[in-house]
Amino acid sequence: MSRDDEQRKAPAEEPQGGEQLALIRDSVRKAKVPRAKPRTWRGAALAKDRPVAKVLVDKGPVHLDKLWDYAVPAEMDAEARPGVRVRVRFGAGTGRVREGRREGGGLLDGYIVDRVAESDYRGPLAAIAQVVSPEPVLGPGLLALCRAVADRYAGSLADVLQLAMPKRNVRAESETSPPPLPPPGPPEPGSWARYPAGPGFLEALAGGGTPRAVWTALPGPHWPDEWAAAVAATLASGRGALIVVPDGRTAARVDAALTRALGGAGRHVLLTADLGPEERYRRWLAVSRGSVRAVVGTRAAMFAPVRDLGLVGIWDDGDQSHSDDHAPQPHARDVLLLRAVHEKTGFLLGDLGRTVEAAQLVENGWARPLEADREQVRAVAPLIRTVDEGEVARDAEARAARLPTLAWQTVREALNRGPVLVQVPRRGYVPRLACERCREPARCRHCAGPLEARDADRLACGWCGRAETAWHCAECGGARLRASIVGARRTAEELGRAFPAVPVRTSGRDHVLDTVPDRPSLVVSTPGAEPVAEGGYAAALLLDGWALLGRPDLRAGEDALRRWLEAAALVRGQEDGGLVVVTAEPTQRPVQALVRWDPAGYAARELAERSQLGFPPVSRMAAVAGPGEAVAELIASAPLPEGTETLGPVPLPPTPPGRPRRPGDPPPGARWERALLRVPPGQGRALAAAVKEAKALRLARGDKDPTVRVDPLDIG
DNA sequence: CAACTATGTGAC
DNA sequence: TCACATAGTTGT
Repeated sequence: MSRDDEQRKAPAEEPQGGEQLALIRDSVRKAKVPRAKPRTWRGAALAKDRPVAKVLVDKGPVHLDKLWDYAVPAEMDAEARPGVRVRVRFGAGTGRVREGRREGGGLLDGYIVDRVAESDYRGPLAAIAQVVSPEPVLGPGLLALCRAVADRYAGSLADVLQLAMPKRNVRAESETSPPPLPPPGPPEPGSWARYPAGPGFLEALAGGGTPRAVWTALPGPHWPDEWAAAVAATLASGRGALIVVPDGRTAARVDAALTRALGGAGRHVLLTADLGPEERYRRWLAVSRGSVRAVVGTRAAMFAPVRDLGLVGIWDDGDQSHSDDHAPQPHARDVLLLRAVHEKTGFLLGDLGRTVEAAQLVENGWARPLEADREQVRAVAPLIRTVDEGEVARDAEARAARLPTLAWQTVREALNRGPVLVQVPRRGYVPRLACERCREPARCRHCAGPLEARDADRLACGWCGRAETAWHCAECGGARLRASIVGARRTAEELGRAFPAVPVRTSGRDHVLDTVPDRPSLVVSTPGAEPVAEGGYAAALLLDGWALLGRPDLRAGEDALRRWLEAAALVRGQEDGGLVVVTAEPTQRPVQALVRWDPAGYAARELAERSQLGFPPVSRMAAVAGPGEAVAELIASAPLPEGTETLGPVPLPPTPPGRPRRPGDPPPGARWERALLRVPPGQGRALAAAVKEAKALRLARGDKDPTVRVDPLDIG
């Protein structure tokens, strides 16, 4: 078959008009085209006005992080507006047809970013194959945000778009969104009046200002309503608001508060993953179209294209779920920080505690602390008591329930007044079992991974999964491990026997209870799954504090305090008899911070210490993981900023079986190493840029490894 | 020096 | 990613 024959066949095989492009690719080769105006296909009519579309190709190799010019056929002129989804042919041999089949150069998804009159590209332009839908989903603001996130995290724009853009759904898109409601009036300060700067913050928002605050929320049930008031104030100024919370349960609580505050459901939407793709897209479109101006949602909502944003907010920024599992693993706090700066909005970071990152925002003056007076705190916080973890109860009943005397007495007394919360760390939450005698961590004899308690008395390696039946300490020869954690279920059983007259409920990973009634009951929960008690818990026990504090993680202390505060905040104030008993070493700083209910002080000290030691977030880091050679090459080729330190590389443990692989985890069977790059304060952007450049260079050669993680969380 | 494989580059 | 060009390598 001659080439001419092949070409003649092409249009018949491909119904899409755009395929005529195949005709010119062979006849007009790039090399033969002298410098000239952009040319396109032969004969076919192009859009009269601005016939060149700048297209962002969404999938495919990452170094395609640039815009490509495509011709806009006349018949697509009206629909091919900036922001719409398109399909384009891409790749060498585009559109060439042999034996009736297209060869190479598949159809790729993309977005039109802009329409221009001329192209810089000297060759013939291919035409847009198809406008997928006329809905402009990727506006300039969202695109700029995605770019900023990609840069900040040394990731590709395509990866970020994957996180930011919802999947298209035809039915949702074909519907019209309801017309926007007029802005509400400014809200009353309500419980914000408990914070000296609270009413002023609301007024600033309502008046069109952009206040920035780190808010240490008072314990108790009011914070969802306080979020709602902040949103209402922003709406009152004619602007939009976006609040990101860690999980669907919290989102539902804030959503309910918004419905109360805004007098109905028409002014805001809840955006969470469990809505399902269709409903999610429907709501996302309502936001994108400007029909709704206020959003509360989980992580992915951080990209929601709220029109004329006036406030971004995040609740509980220390929660791990704010950090995305997908490359480049952006953290909601930082994405919202970028939005606050780029879109010139107000910013509110709310938390019962305070992360070191939040403390840094306060310390460098970017945000103001929004806190209640000590007096106010004392009034609403429960009384906190510590009991030594080593204490063995004297009475037999307490011993049977494995409770220290004070804990036992507290439960018995409080059960007369209402529900009692018992927080038990998740089993397997402690990666580090240790020798009872010398505290040396118990390690696997095969791979040196940490041993974990699988059952009451079965041990297994957390890395390779091999069972250990006869452990003894490599240091001192001891054969006993420090008490392992008793899981929530077993604790519930034991407490049920000890208090037979009282119902015992559990809330944990699989069964998370939302609320419990205001009646005497025992509620055993793992951290983060605590149900809300309608009238507040009469008391709480925070058991096995050593387990939370003993994790081999830079954030162990901060995280333990966070989880304790979260549980303790559900307990009635001490004026109403609320009491919390925590079993932990009372000299430890997080424990003292809990007793004094002073998360801000704790975070400030922690920040100072990390600053001194050159730890994040003051110094910034990037983790580079991959095969040893690849790691070394990437680091060598990166134009790293002055003062960069390379820590490691060290061998990376295999991905624990059972856990889904995340970026940065070695593939099964592979031996990977990880190096940490550390830069002095102020060099974070330069570090990300350098690593991104080196990565792009390797990627152009087809090397996928290594993976890069900016601001790694899991540095021991 | 043809036939084959490794390496590199451009894609609109 | 993937086709294609080109440089480099082998074999007779």
